[in-house]
Amino acid sequence: MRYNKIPDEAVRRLPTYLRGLLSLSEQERKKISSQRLADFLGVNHWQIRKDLSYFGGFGTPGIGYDIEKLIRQIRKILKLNMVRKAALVGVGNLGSAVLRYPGFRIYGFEIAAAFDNNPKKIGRKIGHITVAKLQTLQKRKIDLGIITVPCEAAQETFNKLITAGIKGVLSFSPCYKTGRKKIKVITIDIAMDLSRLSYYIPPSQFVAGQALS
Amino acid sequence: MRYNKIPDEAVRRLPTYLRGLLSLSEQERKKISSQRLADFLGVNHWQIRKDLSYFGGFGTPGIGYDIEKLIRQIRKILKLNMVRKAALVGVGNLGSAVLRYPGFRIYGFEIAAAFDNNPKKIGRKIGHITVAKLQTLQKRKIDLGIITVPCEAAQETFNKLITAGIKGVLSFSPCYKTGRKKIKVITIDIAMDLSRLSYYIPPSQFVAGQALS
DNA sequence: TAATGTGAAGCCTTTCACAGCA
DNA sequence: TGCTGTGAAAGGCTTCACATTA
Repeated sequence: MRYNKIPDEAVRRLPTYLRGLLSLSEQERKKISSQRLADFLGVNHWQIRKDLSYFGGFGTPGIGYDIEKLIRQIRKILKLNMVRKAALVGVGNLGSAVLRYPGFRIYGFEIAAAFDNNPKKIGRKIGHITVAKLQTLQKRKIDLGIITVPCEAAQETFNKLITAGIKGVLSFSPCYKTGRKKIKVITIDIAMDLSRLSYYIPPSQFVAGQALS
Repeated sequence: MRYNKIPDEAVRRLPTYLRGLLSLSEQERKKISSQRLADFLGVNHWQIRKDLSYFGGFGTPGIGYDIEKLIRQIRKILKLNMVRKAALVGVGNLGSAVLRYPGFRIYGFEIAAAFDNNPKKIGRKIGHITVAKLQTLQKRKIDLGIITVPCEAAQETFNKLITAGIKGVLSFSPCYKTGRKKIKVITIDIAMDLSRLSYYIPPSQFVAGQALS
């Protein structure tokens, strides 16, 4: 099992486990069973054990998992056992909000640079980061890119990031980009997720005259 | 097939198809084949046909799909064929950015109200929306909620939205919430997605002394 | 001819049940 | 006894090939 292909879905769930463990480690706990972690997170206990087993067993039968040790193991699997630097491109409303987002911290991310095309924004400080020109990215040793530019600028930004040696991109722009095969891209599309939500929720009332078609 | 269970994954892809079709409809096109739509979006043509077939066939063999008609069909499936109102709670950096986010428009969403606990923020205008107290939500006819409050406030906000009659929630707060079974919840967790990205990207260099464990 | 719609095959993921270990 | 790790079953999704239709 250990050497078989690892499901993407298992990888997707690891950060959730990590968050739960970090939260539990603050509560002066040492050991935890898959059952109790599962209850804490609202997932299934066998799912947790199965997911962890893809990467090798980290627990002790009859006892459970050592929280601190498991945190280290998951960090290592996710390659978060070192500071990982990311560059953000597009310092608009969303970009500024992401720059100030406190959630990256616990995973060991550092947004190390921010870029924008607008000359007015160059030099502005957001949090402790100074906005610079995208051209200066190449000199920095940064693996990950975060794209928060408008749709029209997405393809160009994407190309520039690839040229600058970025290996993976988290994009908030829903627009399709060619050249995706070269690097890993994860897209967050807020409007699309809201549309998906709409599917599952029958509208409470149908307002006459508001139908769009 | 038409009456079988519809995969969540197919629902997830519909908004993508809708976006592509909207984009193509601006280019004075009338018909399109699944092959060409697939190429445009960077997906497989049989996937598009299969997904659409779960909801009934909308195309014409030998011809393809009528773009305008298919747009209407998908809107109807996603229950976006009317104005859908959403309320946003938590007007911080992220909340403000989401309020100003232009992407909801094309899907027919309207962020109809914004709420915050902070008295200083009440009455402030963001875009054309005035921030109000969450207590006033109950009087409005709104189905969907968007949660952009900090982790600590997530559970309380969630409870209040359920009490106010909200049927579905898009949450940017990664924190676990009890009571999820009552309503549909979709979570966007930026840091978690970045962690997932990290897994797929070997760091370009290991900086000595920066390892966290 | 050109394209859709779909049964069936194949693949991946989740769930289950339990052997095995502390 | 209590809990992990995992083979096997069940379930769900994707891919394929092709019958069918305009």
